[in-house]
Amino acid sequence: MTSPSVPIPKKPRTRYHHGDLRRALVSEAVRTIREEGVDALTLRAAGKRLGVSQTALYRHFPDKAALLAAVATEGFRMLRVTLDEAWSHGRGGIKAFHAMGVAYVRFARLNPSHYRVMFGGFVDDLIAEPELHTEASAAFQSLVDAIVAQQHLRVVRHEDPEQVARFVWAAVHGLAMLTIDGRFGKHDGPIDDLIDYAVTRIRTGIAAERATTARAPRR
Amino acid sequence: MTSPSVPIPKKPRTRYHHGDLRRALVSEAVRTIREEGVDALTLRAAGKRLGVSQTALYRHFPDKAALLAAVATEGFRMLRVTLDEAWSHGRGGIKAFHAMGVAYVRFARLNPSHYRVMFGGFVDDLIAEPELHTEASAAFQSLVDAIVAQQHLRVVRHEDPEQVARFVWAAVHGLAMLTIDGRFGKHDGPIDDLIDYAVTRIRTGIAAERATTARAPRR
DNA sequence: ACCTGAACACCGTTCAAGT
DNA sequence: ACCTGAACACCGTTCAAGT
Repeated sequence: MTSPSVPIPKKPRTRYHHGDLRRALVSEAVRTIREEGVDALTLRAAGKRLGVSQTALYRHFPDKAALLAAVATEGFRMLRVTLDEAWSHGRGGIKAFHAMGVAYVRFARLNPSHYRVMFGGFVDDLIAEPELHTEASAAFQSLVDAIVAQQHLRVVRHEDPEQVARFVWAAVHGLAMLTIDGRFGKHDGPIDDLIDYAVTRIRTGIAAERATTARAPRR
Repeated sequence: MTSPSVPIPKKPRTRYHHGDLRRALVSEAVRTIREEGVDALTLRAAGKRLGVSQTALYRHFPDKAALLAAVATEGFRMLRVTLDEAWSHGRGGIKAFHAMGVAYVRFARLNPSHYRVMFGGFVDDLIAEPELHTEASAAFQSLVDAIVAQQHLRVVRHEDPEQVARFVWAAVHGLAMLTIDGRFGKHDGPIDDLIDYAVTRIRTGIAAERATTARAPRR
């Protein structure tokens, strides 16, 4: 993301305070959102913490929303990597798909700051952030690919894989959001049980009609 | 909500400007959020629009978050009514349950301002807002009741109805959020088709194992 | 009981100016 | 090419004071 667009300065020479203020700003934003919430992120505090002026951000981003978009872009790339690892680790079988669903929700739980920025409505102008759109599409494509593979194994319904993926995405996304928003209380039982149960219900919902148990299909 | 807690003044006498500034503030907040977004809601603008001072709100709410909590409370009551209507209109059958799911997402699409305040993370202190918690629980209970009824009809899996409800809620919530956030583009096909498809997949996911077609179950 | 108006401590953003 | 510092136009909230 940064390597093709931001040329490395030949000699940093420690001018002012930073060699890569852009990256430092994104890191600082993530740290602040994680520790103090997204409302606590102010350009003034971020600048002061990095030993830089309150307006230094404007040399690297058009505005504050662009900084949040960079956080979201990073989040989608992390999410894609997480999903791909879960999928390949299980060698693409049914258990791998289940692990992929669980991994999605776990990602949101481990990185609620990223996830909230990714889906919290802070970035409304997706057209103005092509990198964000690209990374988000790539993460979605990982899900579509997994579904196509499952269809070839005859364990998932033979319907438009993108439509199937939209349903699965909506279901795990809702689960992730409600979880990190604290909508499930302790009296609702262990959250891990709920996540495992929900992913199982999702798989049942998209399972091929006569392939509940692994069996050689006719034809 | 207001009738038991706010006694009607015996004679309004048009003191200052309003007889029910509290209700007017909630209405104005909903209007602003709907027309200009939640960020555009400022106490100063709301006061000016109602012909009242910028600090008049503090006679009726502890702070701005409490005003948003009131909007969310109203939203959950509207949602519950919507779900109950969809359920009773179909006389509690399988089609009624499907209609309930579709009605949930339609509510979010028709009232995105309410829905975003209900789930957008603006109200984090749920304990401090007992009315909000009560209304949210009531809406969830409508879903649980419908699932219990479906279990009695032997068309839904005989598992903890609250756990089943949490899954269904997560799925329709995710679908609603992604829809009102504009995550589904035009090239993804008609949004109504996606919603109908997703609700169908949810029903398949929670369907009783051997009751895909209506048939008298063996004892 | 309900509302005002000034004041306080913040914001994001702009812009002329510095190195 | 990158950063500063003052300034502008806003915020939510507090509080003494008004009716």
